[in-house]
Amino acid sequence: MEKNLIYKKIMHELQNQILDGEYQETMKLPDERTLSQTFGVSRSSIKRALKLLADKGAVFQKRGSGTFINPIFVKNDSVFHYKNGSNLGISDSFQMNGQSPQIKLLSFNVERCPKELATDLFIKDTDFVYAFKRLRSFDDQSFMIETGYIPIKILPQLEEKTLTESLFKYVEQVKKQGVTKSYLTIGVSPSTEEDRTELNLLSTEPVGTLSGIFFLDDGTPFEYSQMRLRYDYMNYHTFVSLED
Amino acid sequence: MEKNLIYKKIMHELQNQILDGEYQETMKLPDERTLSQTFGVSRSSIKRALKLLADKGAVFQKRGSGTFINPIFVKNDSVFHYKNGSNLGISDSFQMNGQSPQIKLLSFNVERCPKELATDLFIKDTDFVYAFKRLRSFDDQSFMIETGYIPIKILPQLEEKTLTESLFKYVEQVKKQGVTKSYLTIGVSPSTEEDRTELNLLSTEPVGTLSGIFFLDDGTPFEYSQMRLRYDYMNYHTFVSLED
DNA sequence: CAGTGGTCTAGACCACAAT
DNA sequence: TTGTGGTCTAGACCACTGT
Repeated sequence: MEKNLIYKKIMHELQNQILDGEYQETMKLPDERTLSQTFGVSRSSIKRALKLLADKGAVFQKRGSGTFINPIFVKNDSVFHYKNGSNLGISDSFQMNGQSPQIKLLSFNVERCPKELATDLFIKDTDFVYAFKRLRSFDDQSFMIETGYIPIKILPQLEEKTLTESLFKYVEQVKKQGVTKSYLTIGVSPSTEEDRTELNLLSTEPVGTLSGIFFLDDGTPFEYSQMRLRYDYMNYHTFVSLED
Repeated sequence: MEKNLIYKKIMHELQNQILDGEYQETMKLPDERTLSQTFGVSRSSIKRALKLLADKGAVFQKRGSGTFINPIFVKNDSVFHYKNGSNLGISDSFQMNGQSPQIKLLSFNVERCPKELATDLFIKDTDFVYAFKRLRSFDDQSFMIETGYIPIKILPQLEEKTLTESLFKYVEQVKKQGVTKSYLTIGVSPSTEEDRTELNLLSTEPVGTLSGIFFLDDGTPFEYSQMRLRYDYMNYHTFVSLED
């Protein structure tokens, strides 16, 4: 499934070179025109590859002086060390060591869409949605309660047992589109009684909340989801680059 | 200080048209070649403008069929509604209504750099840093404790009173560079005794934590900062787009 | 001044969607 | 087949840095 895009291939190649310490002398990449010759591609493609690296905080580009490697991206004793090909997104928050957690289905119903979600899911509040609650655990430790809503017309064939597996993989198979985009809101909350029961928490122990809308690649809102995580499992890493 | 970049100007123009409901009939922008003619610029510049809009979740681009407006970006009854020109970054987390909160300096010292921060700040642990603690409040309600570390060699002239004002603005003046990039980690924690005292919290009420490194535009690590926020003030909005 | 990254252009060609 | 966005190229020119 590897795409054959020049700029992505070059991005990965440069990234590997960087992580391998190829440029640790100068902590600087060759200039764009030289890279263009070395790789035998246009300067535009090089710029595109470098932009990807800059967007994930691997390098800083400075006009008039060059493209510099971010030491933090390379050092592996940094809290912010690069992991799993991407330090952006929510997967880090609840996928440990690349292994998938177990899923227990707590409830599963079809009901009218809650009013406050209708506009965000781009349906009417008279339309129906699957409403479900799932519990994720890892090595007998429950760490997340997820409450989800999916318009039935998006997945008319959804069965109960699918919800005990990876929903996103199922969607990708059925809809032949990925789920790569989402609006997310991250917050904090004291634990409710349900939290304490399901996640085995004390009353002084809180949860992190992660709620948002997930989109199919074509922009269709696919799911509204609210996740409550044990505070000690909540860790969201991101590289932020403000524009304007 | 408005830059005169074509692609940014067009991005803003299209964004305003979208928010003004100019395309609400079709929820679709004109195709790129048409936009190119309309604005009298190359198609590449249009693509660049559209990419910016796609990156902030305003539109979805779909090969073979067009560029579609994300209804959630326009509807103002959505939780995820666009605000203040950017819904990315930490400013939303602690700047209410565009007003700056008050700042009280709790402590201010010069000391050796804590060992675990030295590599991330790209200095030696024998180097000195300013170490300070600040309390932010808004209308007599304290909502954030910030613990910060800044290498003295970055800001040799830093004075105590500067820390009761906006640090970033001061830095931009002195260094003539912005602070637009950062690695951030978002987490959750039960409140400590200090949290409860300073932020006026009960023992069952938690804090959100926001810690990370802030960089100058040239990539120099400028500050390590740890922020603890009242849970009810913690709200981080972001649009995530996974690559690869 | 030479070297570097940033912007912008004009155009070829490709991949996918709709009809 | 037509129309759409995606990729890639070659090159001009600009803005900034460092010598």
